[in-house]
Amino acid sequence: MRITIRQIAEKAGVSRGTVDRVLNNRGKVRPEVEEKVRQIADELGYRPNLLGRALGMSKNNIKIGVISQAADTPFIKAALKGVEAATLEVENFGGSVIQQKITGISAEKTLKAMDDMLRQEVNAIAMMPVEDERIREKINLFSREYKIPIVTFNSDIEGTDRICFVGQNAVMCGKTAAALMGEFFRENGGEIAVISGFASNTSLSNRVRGFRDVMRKQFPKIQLLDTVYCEENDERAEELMEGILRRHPDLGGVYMTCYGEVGVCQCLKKAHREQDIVMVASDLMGKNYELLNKGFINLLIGQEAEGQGYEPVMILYRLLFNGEPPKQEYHYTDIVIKTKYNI
Amino acid sequence: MRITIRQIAEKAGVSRGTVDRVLNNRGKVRPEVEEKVRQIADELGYRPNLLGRALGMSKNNIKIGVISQAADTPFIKAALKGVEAATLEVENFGGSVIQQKITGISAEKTLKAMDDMLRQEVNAIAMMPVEDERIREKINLFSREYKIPIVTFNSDIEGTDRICFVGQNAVMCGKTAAALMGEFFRENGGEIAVISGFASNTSLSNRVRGFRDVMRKQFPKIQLLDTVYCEENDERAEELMEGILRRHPDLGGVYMTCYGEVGVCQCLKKAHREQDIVMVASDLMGKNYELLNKGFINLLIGQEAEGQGYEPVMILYRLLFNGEPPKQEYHYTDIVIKTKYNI
DNA sequence: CTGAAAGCGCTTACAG
DNA sequence: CTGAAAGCGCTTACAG
Repeated sequence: MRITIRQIAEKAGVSRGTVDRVLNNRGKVRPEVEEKVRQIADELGYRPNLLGRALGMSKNNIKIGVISQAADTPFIKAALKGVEAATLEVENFGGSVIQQKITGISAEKTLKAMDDMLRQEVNAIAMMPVEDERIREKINLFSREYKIPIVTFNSDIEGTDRICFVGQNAVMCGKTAAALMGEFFRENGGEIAVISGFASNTSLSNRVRGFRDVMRKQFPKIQLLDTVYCEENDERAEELMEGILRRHPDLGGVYMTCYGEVGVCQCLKKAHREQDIVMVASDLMGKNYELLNKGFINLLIGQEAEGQGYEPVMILYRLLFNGEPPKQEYHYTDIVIKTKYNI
Repeated sequence: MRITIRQIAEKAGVSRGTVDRVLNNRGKVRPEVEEKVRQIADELGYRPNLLGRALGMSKNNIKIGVISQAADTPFIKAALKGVEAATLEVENFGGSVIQQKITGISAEKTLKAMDDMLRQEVNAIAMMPVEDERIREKINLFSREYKIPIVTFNSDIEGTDRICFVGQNAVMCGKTAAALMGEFFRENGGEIAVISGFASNTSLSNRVRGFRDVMRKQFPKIQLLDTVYCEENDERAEELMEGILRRHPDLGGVYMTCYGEVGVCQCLKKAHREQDIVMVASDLMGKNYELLNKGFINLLIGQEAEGQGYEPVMILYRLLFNGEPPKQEYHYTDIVIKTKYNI
């Protein structure tokens, strides 16, 4: 059996309340007593029982708010499953989680959601921010004035007091893709197409940047075509791919940073090129697994979506419940590589 | 706030004890009362608070035994870290975990360890079995006679009543390695060496089998050399590699199923071949990360070691604590692919 | 078959 | 500054 505060209290000849005050730095204890209790706790190797603590605190009801953008898109939906998992855990420990799901991307709605969270007296907020000066100011207001700690997830916002960010390292995603694609063509070189979604999307352009960077430095024999943008739309992707094949009949591979892979595969199929063109696609969802299994996609570079929802909530809960600060400011989710054999 | 048994008890006009008896199927409740309580619980959407339950049960002290073989090898050491993590969690819930670490592989020691666990009155055992008829019999004796559920991890043993196995799917490890190595040489083909550890080790030979299988079917241009065995020894691996290079100066790649990569890299370095020979190695530990970063190893196929220790303990705990049976008989750990950019 | 009580390890007002 | 008591949600003997 592990040591309990009761045993420490008996050995120190004080009450359990006093031990609690010492061990949790609540003050109001005579220095000599404090010293003695601490020493006994050390000696006995005391480690608090989280269950007891959680149950004892469960009246307090730590309340965490979650604000998401584009809540109806596949990736965010998957991330929100992680939020649900964290919610169950937090509820078991007597806390609660409330959510505001925003459809599309909207600074106004986000500002409103934050006010709403304040009104509902949350103790902390996990949010997907929007790049907007008012959001920046409100995040700082919340964390400075109201002492509501904020964690950003999926996308980050610079110049704020948010305590940490949970999300992907998009540059490394691109580099990982390049390391593999590069090896495929290291001997003979070849032409590789790069298809992205929107030039304005930071995550996607960071993937492109990482990809180009490694290719240039590590695989000089490979020739990268100019990046084209399919707007995450399959029809557009198919058209773009047709154009590329027409201009570059010897194309060796395609790197897709985003959705649109179905359109690209459609085109490859029509041109009977699905066997010889190597395709590296992104994100582990939608039709991707099927296309991987059928051999259209050779490799998938993805990120663990659930973790992006789970971690922000748990980081805040551990902070509030245990006073445990986030381990690092940038909490990057794992970059996962899938072939059809390790799905 | 979530519904508690107290609220159900009040609404049903019975005591909390009775609600507990109904909801946990402890029997001894009049059918009408049982019916009523169940209905109210459903209606209110009752979900038990695990904290309360754990604290309430913490006198019982669920005790789980863990028996490991080859406990001083790097991979098992890493797996045992997972056991430690699970131990902390189980202890928080009022349970305990005791360990017997066996150095090397020994059926005799394992049998003794099992008897010892029985004497210490464990409620369940997670173990690395040894292929031996006496072990098989004792596992069946424990689970049938003493009702001690057993989970095997890392290696499995056929023909027993162990409730599930946690470990790698070695064949898929090999297939994953082949899918990648194959793409590297798909255009020009090439000669690939296969270096394994011991012919008698099932995991390793399954990796080889999966690798050869995919290569033969999917990449017929590639020529696989005969498998050689380095006995997981760097010096031996270096010698073997020297021999291979002498006989096959055009060698394109090496697949290593086990330790010995340091020896192989040593040889490649001396021969100034580290840049042009593609090396796919196994397991995420030891010097592997360093060799990956330096570019000696191009790709690492690994398995999450901690999970192999963590899961067996937690599966047993969830079984004993919640009556929650294992989700599947074969609980395979993820196969992880690492380049130097997604470490 | 059922209820009342004590207990798990901790926290939290409250009285002094 | 300190202690005694009540409470968190559940389980477990025990008495009837």
